[in-house]
Order: sequence, then C-alpha cells, then structure tokens
Amino acid sequence: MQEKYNFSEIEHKWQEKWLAENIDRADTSSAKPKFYALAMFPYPSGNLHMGHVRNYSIVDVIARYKRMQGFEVLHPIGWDAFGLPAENAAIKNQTPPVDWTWRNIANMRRQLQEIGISYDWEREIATCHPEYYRWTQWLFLEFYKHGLVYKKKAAVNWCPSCATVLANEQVVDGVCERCETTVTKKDLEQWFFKITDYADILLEDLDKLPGWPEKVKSMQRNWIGRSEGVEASFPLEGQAENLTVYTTRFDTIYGVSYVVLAPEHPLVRELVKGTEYEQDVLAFTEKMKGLNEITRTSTEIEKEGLFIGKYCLNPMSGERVPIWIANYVLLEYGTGAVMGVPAHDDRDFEFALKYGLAITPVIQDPACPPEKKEQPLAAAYIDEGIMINSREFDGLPNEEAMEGMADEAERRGVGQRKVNFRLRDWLISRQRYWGAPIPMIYCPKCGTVPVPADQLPVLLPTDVIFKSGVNPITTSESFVKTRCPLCDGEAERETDTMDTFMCSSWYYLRYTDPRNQEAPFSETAVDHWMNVDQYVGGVEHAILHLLYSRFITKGLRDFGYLKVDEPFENLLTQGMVCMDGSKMSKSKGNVVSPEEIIERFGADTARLFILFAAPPERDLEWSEQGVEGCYRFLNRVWRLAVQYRQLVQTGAAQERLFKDLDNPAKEMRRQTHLSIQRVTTDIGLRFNFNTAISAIMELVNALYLYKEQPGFTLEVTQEAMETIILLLAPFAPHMAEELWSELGYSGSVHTRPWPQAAQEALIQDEKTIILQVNGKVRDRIQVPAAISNQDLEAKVIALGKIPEWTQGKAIVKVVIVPGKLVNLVVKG
RNA sequence: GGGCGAGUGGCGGAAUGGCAGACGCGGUGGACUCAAAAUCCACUUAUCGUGAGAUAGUGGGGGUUCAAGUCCCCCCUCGCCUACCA
Repeated sequence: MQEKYNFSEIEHKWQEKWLAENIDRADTSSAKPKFYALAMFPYPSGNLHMGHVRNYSIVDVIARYKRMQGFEVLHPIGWDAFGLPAENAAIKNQTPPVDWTWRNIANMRRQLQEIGISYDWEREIATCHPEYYRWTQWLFLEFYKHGLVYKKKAAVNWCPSCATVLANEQVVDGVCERCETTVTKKDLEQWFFKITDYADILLEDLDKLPGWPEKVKSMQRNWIGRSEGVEASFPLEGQAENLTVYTTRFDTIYGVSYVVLAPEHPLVRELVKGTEYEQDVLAFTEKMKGLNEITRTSTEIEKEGLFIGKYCLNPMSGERVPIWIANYVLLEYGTGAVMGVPAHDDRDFEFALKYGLAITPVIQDPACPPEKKEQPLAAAYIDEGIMINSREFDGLPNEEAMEGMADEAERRGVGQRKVNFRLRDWLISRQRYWGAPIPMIYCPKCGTVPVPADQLPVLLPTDVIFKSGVNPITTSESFVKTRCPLCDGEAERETDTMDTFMCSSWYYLRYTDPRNQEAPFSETAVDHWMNVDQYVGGVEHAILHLLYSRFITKGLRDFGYLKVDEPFENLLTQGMVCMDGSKMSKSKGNVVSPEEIIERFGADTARLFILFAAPPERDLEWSEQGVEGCYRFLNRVWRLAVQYRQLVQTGAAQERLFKDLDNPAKEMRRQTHLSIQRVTTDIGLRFNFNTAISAIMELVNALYLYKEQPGFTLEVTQEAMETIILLLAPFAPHMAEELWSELGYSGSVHTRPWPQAAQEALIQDEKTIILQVNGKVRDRIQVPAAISNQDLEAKVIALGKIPEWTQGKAIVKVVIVPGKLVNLVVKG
C-alpha cells in the first residue's frame, strides 16, 4: 500500500475494472426488490459542467446506497441528442449534425466515466439513434391512432432567426429561449398533441405524488390553470348572432358596463365592416399585431381600447351594452371576449376610468362604513359581499347569488357553466432538420396518411443543404418524394420534425428494455422497472418535461401499454451550482471545469465536495478552499488506513467479539454505530448528503483521537475503520474500493451489505443531563442512564450550582425530559 | 400584482419544540522541522471579565409554551417562478 493517496492511479484502475465487468448491470430477472434511480439525461453539448456532476453524483449516491441495501438497481444514462445546437454547429462548421453529436457524446461519455458514476452502460441510449427515434415515431402514430394528434392552422410563435415554431413554453419574455430573438406570430399548419384532453387528470393526479416537491406541483397547477366559470351569450343588437364571453365572476353580471373583445377576434372585422368605425378599428388591430409579446402582455403598459360602434344585450338584465376592443384581452384564453365589470375587477376599473365608462357596484363591501356607501368607488372591490343592484338576487351573499344566477342562465339558455384551462394543446412541429421526422405522408388522392408502423423508422436524409433560415430537410428530394402507402401514387413526406420534448417524454421507458427491436419496450420489462423510484434534475424542467412525460405515460397507460399512472414516484429538484453568488455559466465567465478539478484532486474529491457543500435542493456556492478541504479529508482517511493496515488486515474477515471494553473503547464503538445510524437516515430518508458526510468526518476525527489512547482495543478499531470505508463507498467509490482491497477484504465494497447500527452499542451507562432554571441552562450533570425521575429531581435540586439559582425562591414546577433535561420553574 | 422559497458566526452550512452554531473553510496558538510546506493537537458568535463565569444573541415586532432558530400573527429584505387567464 502506498504511503501517499494516489487518486489518479486508483481511480483509473477501478474505473477500468468496473467497466470491463459492468458490475452495475441491472438484471430484470433478479429476485431482489427493484429500485429505479434516474437523473435527467443530458443534452450532448460536448462537455460536462458542474451542474451535471452535481446531478449525477446525487443519483449515484442513492443508487450505490440502494445496492448495498439489497436492491437490484436500474441506473441508466443516455443522451437527449436531437436539437438546435447541433444544427447551428452544422451551419457554422459545415459538419453534419450527426457527426457533431456523436463526437460530443463520445467526449461526454468519457467524462462521465471519469467521475465514476455507477451506470449500466449496456443500457445507454441516444434519442438521435434510428433505433430510438423509430419508437418516438411509433409513439406519435399511437397517439394519432387514438385521436390525440391533429393538424391545424394556428397563429404560432415564430422565431425568425431559428426559422421555426416555438411552443409557448419556449418563449421567454417574448424572446426565443435559445437565441433570444424577438418572437413574432405566424399562421402555419402545425401538428398538435391534445394534452388538453388530459388537463383534468394531469391536475388531479398531482395529489397522487406526495414524493414531489410542493413547489413543482404548484407550478404545474398554475400552468394547467383550471378555473370554473360561466360562458354567457350576449345577443348582438340587430343581428342573429351572439357574443360569447367567459367569466369566473358571473355573480357580477348585473354590473357589466361594456363587453370587450381581443383586437384579433374574428367577429371584430365583421362587426365594423362598412361602418364609420372600420378604419380606426383596423388601424388599432394592426398596431396591436405589430407589438411583440412582451409589450403586449406586460401589465406595465397602459390599457388601450376603442369603441367599435356596436351594442349587445346583457342576457340577464336585458340592458344595452357597448362593445369595445382592447389590448388587454387575449384571443387565446377563454372565448377571446370579456364582460367588463369595472366595480369588481381591477383591470376593468382602470379601463372604465380612462374611457369614462359606467362603474356600477353590485356587491357591497361588508367593511364599508354606511356613510361611504353612496360614494363612488376608489378602487375595484374584488372580494366577497352582499349583492345589490342585482334584482331578485339583492341581499344574497355573492357566492350564493353566483349559483342562482348560473342556474337561471342555464334554464333560460343564455349561459352555461364551463371549466376552462390555461393549458394549450402541445404544438410539436418544428421546421428543423435535427429531430425525429414526423411519420406522415401527403397524398394528392388519399390525403394525410400515416406511415405504417412496419415502415419505421422514417430516416433523416443525409443529402441536405444547411443554410440559415431554411429547413434543410426540404432540400432533400429523395426524402420529400415518396409513394403513398395506400394507393402507391406519388406523394410527399411531411418535412417537419418533432419537438425534442417528445423524445425526452418517454426515454425512461426505453431504459427498461433499450435493445428491444420489436417494440419500444416489453411489457415484462416496463412493468418490472416502472415507476422511476427516484428522479433527480433541475427545477427548470418543473413544467415542460415533467408535464409532457406525465401526459405520455397516461396516454400509453390508456392505450394498454403500461400499468402505471405516473412515471416518477419521487422527484428531487437540485439547486444550481453558483460561483460569486450567481449561476455558473459561460456567459458570466465564472465556470470551473469538472475535468480540471478531477485532474487536480480526483473524482472522489469532486463528488465529495459537491455533495458536502450544500443540501441537494439548495443552490451551491463553489469554493476552491472547500474542495481542498474535502481533498484533505480523503487524505486523512488514507493515512488512517495506512497506519492501521497491519492491524485491520489480521482481523478483516473475522467475527468480532466485544467483551470487557473499557470506557474509551465503548465510547469509540458507540461513535461508530451512531455514525452508521446518522448516515443511514441522512442518505435514505432525508437526502441530506452534507450531514451524512459530516457524520463520517466526525467518525474519522474520533478514530484519530482514539488511536492515541494507551492500549486501544483492536476489535473496536477494526470495526471503526471498516465502517468508515463502507459508509464512504457511495460518496467516494474509488477510494472505498481501494481501501477495501488493501485492507485485506475480499470482493468489491460496492457489493457489501450496508452496515447496521447495533442497538446495544448505542446504549450509554451514563447520560449528561442539562439543568435549566426558568429555561436557562445553568449546569449539567452526569447521571446513570437508568435513573428515575424522582431520584433525578432530588439530585438536581440539591447538587451543583442549582441551589445558587433557586435560593430564596419557590420551585413551582419541575419539567423533566427523560435522558435529556430538567427545567426548574422558580418564582420570587 | 400573484405564487413559492430563504434570511443563523468572517464564509458554506448544522440543529424530531429541549445545550444555537455540528461538520467544513478561514483565522489564532502550539507540536514536529535547521527552516518552510505538509501533518498532528488545541482554541475560534459578540460584549464584559485575569479567571470561574455573566449577559446578549438565529432579519424586525408581537404572541403561544416550563422551554421557540423551530409553532401562530404582523412587518422588512433578498431570491426564484409567474404574470392583464377575465
């Protein structure tokens, strides 16, 4: 055994051995209970960053710990390999995306192997591999077959720079998430997944996920945005048609003083046609179109609107109501038309004030003093109250009136209760090359025809030209020109590819059976491994990826391919890796490369630091000195092993008897088992790896001191050393493995059972009791652990410094917390 | 505007309602050394005190409790998400 900790040599040696033997292979037919540990798979950008290292280290600790606990662990890795950067790189360097991507994967695979994550490499997948995207296409067809995929012309978010459509989720502050170009609107025929059919169940089933952070669930709830309201029909004056509005405050219907439409609302053109208002209205609409998403939807911008010269009738009161258009009404939500109730809505209030529209209160604020009741409102009153100015509903609490009014509207056929969602259907078309082609064919005779499943995959063509602003796939004649599967006539292929969120919405299923050539996965494999027991990734995927994955899982369940309702049983969202207070990123120039750290300190140190510096959910502040501290700690463990080598080796495999231990030995042994207990709960129950590591550090510190004791006990020392190595195995797998073999143990430390805390070792003969007077700590005493409360009380009152504090005062109460504390409450 | 977090030493961070600051970093002192580095040991919230110790102390203010960093109410600051959703 070398005197010095040579991490580089050790790490490479074991990495090669583990890989050659694939010791982390997951066996589907194993009799052990299964555990599926999963990190969100990476985009192969070319290099691993610290965020990856953190993510994978967290999951690796869990995976290794579970293996030692006797579970058969599935811990796979793969590549979310389709996407824009490959294509941009292709344009820039004139290399095909496929080459760029595979080169990046090769490099990142090597980097992953250098941090010693315990993956089953035989299950590695890449979404850009035809054997993978073949099944992504199959998935598309399955959803199509079940009526959950459709094509429609839609005003879509268009990024002029990427020349593609973006999902709402990919537009951030009105600019493209990827290239930060301002997004515009464009009318295009697009493929959609009908996720809205699943809106209710996606919302409801969030309650089935106690293992998810509340934060993520609430983000999904808000995104789905379920609301209950009424769709009311306002008859248009002098026309047969109705104007439909959606409202969640039908109780305020008698307070309507105007109705307002989104400028793009199709009725607007019709209503103003040939009137004196036409020109102004069209000009206003054009102006709105010209504004980008941010300005348009910003609450900061002043409300602006225009009367369009027409009226409709309030379906409840029959009152004549002017029709307006305004910038604050969104076409996409509800019916694109809103009833304006200035007295009880902040936005309507602001609008009415500006344009001098009537403000009629219909709900009385109970807190409003009587003398103010007749005065004009200073602000909209949006809370509960008693109805006024609402005919037969006057005097009722507004919640009650809401029900009555809705009943009446339904009876009279002028309104209908309606549940509305903010969630839109999922637009999956992308006018890009580097993605899974949508398996559809357009035949002049037969129309839109799906590619038969046995003809999959629809391969990406290679005879394409890459240039900015054009979908390269359309430049491949061999791809576009095809034959109709039905009539064999000349036909054309769909040239759009799928949103990469499609590829990542089912990869966790493919891992269960990654080499299956007949199906995306076999029933046996998927039923055996699903659900994912622990999923770990960044909170940035809280909405999109996780919602789409839940949707796809529910669809496949409904089609009969799966049994599970939800894909991810437990979710952990890890914090960012920061430096100097802000997220490590290339643009900020505050990045530390994992490779550099591994070269200088080794993978075990890098892993240990990243797990020790903060609990996993929280942001982590990178600290060079912190890294050195962890390196020092591992060296300290190494030196301990070097010193004890001879001693431990002689007893490595033997049964140990702990008889006639002296006090220091008992204390050392207690420390050992206490550490086992703490590390076990910290990893298994709390995911607090930072405190788990500090518990191991304490054990190491205790052993350093114990060895200085005259006549220390061999068995106790052996047990402590062995425990340190076992507890360290999930965190610093290379060092643990090396020490395990150097100290004469056989086999891999990673296949050893996790140590168990022996209860008898934790028992103390004596305990320290805290003595308080009126809640303040005044003294502490050593007492036999088995002391009775009476004896303890008597002892406390008489002994130590306590009489000093109770002198001349009456003890009114004695609180005893057994084994811990005595509090005397005194008076006078 | 709304939602969710978080405020604890010089720093990262610990504390099932029961000794605030574990562990690590940094700092101080000592040992080893010709010397330095490394290592090992000890100390390290502030104020007062030679000392034993005392007092204060977890963003601010109230409250519940024998006992509050922890539970309840109000307020302040910071971070993230979301945003005219009718």
